[in-house]
Amino acid sequence: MGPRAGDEERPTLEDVAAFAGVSRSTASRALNDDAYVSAAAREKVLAAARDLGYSPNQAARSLVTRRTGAIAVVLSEPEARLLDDPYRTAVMRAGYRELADVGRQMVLIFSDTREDLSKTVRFLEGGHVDGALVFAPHRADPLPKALRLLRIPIVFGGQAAGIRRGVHVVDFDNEGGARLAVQHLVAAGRRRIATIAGPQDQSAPIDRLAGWRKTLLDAGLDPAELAEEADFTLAGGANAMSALLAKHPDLDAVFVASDMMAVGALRTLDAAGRRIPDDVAVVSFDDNATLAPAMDPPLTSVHQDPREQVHAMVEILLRLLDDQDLKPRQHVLPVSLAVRASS
Amino acid sequence: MGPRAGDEERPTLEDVAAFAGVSRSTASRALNDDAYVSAAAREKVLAAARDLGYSPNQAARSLVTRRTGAIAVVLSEPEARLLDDPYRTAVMRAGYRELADVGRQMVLIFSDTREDLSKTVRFLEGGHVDGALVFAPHRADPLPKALRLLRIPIVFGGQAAGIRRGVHVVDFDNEGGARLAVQHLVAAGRRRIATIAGPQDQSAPIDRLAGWRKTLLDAGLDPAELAEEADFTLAGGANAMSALLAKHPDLDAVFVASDMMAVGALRTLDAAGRRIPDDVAVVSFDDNATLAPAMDPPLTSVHQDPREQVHAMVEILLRLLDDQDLKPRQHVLPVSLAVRASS
DNA sequence: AGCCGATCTGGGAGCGCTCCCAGGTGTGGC
DNA sequence: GCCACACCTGGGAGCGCTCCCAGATCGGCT
Repeated sequence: MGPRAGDEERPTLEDVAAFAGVSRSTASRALNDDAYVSAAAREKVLAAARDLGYSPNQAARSLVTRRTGAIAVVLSEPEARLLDDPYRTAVMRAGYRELADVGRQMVLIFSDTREDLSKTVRFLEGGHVDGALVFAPHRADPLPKALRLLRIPIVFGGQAAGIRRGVHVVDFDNEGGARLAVQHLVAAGRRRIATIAGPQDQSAPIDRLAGWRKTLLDAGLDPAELAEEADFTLAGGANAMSALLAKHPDLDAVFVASDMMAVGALRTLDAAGRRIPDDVAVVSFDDNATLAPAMDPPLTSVHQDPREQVHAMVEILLRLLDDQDLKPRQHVLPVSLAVRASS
Repeated sequence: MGPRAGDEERPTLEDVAAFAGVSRSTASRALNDDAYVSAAAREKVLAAARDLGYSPNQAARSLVTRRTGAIAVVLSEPEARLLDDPYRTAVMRAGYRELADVGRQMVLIFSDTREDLSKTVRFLEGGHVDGALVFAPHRADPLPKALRLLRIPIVFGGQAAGIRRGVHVVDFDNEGGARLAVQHLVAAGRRRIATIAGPQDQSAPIDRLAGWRKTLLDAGLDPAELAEEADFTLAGGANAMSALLAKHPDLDAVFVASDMMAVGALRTLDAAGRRIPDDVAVVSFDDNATLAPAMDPPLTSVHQDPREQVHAMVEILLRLLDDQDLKPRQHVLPVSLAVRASS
């Protein structure tokens, strides 16, 4: 009683077992690499599965195992900001690769608005995924605290807003990166080193600003008044650069807290007739693969590898998955400086 | 893989029903907005669900409904290429939004290598998703033909390699876009209009090249020798521009088949001392929100909205989901020209 | 009154899988 | 010869949900 041609029914485990002449249990064991299956039975089952084009029903499987094999990657950021932030894009791609490499499926979640918050929480509660990697950079974001109460394992990328301890965090050394950038400028003989800082409602930009300030002081230079805050956008960077030039026409270098803002700064400097790097050296942060080398001149930038960050996060999450009691800690990843023509 | 240790029991539908003092069936009906539930019962059930923090087990639900609520977005392209292609990024984000708006979850699939092909097919077969949106631009890509045999509904974004009819396709008017670009240049008085074409193993770049050629002929201009092929990358665009300048130092405009290649062309033109747009006008294709306005000068570009494309694809897929016999056809979306300072 | 259809309810079956347990077979040790 | 102990197998139970069906209730008609 072979399946009729054009039969729409997908074969089930029972079909495979019958075809192979064994029981459902044995077929299951063979397909799942369990112990205690004879080589003969295993081979018959695998052949049957191949012949019938069998693929297990995931819903049925995860109904009983209570595991889905999927991991959520949550990006909590206004949509408009996301559109302007190539770093997040890189995180998404890295997440996909890293999870695929360990046989997991990535499920992407954008959580912008307040109403998304409850949707996100419900989704993560709903048993769709086994765990989550969460990026929620904004200090006022209520998401991290809400997620903390959930039963599923979570690893944060960057500081978790409003939470000091008790969570797993993988962050970059933002302050150290800023230090690298400024030291590079100092070593090149620059003395009037300004900065365009990122939004001070996020810890990464805060740390970068702090690194800039401390390094200047260590070098015996005066940071006073040489900082301008912007919003990580191109236009914001351009405006901040105008403001800096107006206040300090004699500046000879600028450390910009993101590649995108650096593009805006470049535009302003060019319009003001400043040559780069001759008159003003520019160093930025992110080292985005698409943007930084594409500029004119190519940007010197603090390199942080999203793949590396996500890799570490996945590793921790997997350990968490079979050992709930893993002691939470903060991991800080090192950054480096990619030197190009802008400095 | 049993339940994790220390896992608190999640409430089931049965719990909610008991708490509300009704049967499991009635609770199910109330939560699913079925007809034939009294207002009183419905309210008791909803209150109980809220109080207990109930969220339905998706695995159990889709085991019986044979629907997962998830839609795959498949991007078939080498990883390295993806990294350089901001348009794909925009597609991903648009896919998420459009699917979320209709209550579906996006599951992202990258299908680069040959081994990914069978993994992708197996995944789509595995009942993880209800349907798929597929982007497979390369003519030699075996994926579309393989997917065609599957039982799940599929809509292609752009031409499906090697398939002429019988599939659902949403494409942009690539030839018309090229026509817009070249007409714009002709109207501005340009007479030596070159082009940097994209890879001629994909139909979109082929159509763009054809549009350029036809429009020149229509305007009584000679396209001969004024075309150079490149690979959609920045470096490729820069090299192609060098080649064009070498062969035709007198060219006064160039139509570039992507924003990224246009960035490279800009770089080359600048190095060669050509002023833009005074000496050479530049028009590109894609109008990427991150890239095109960020250039110096900002790029005039043929605008194609990924969101619009994905929106149309989702609409078709949803109709396909409850009407398998929807007649396949090719939808062509119009494009427009975003005029900026480079032309 | 009586009846019929519309409205509402609860229980049973079953989706396809994994796990547990009872039982069967073979091998070696006393 | 018998027991102990591996190895291997099949059937039953049940995960949490939706759907079907039978039955109960309540009008509004004739």
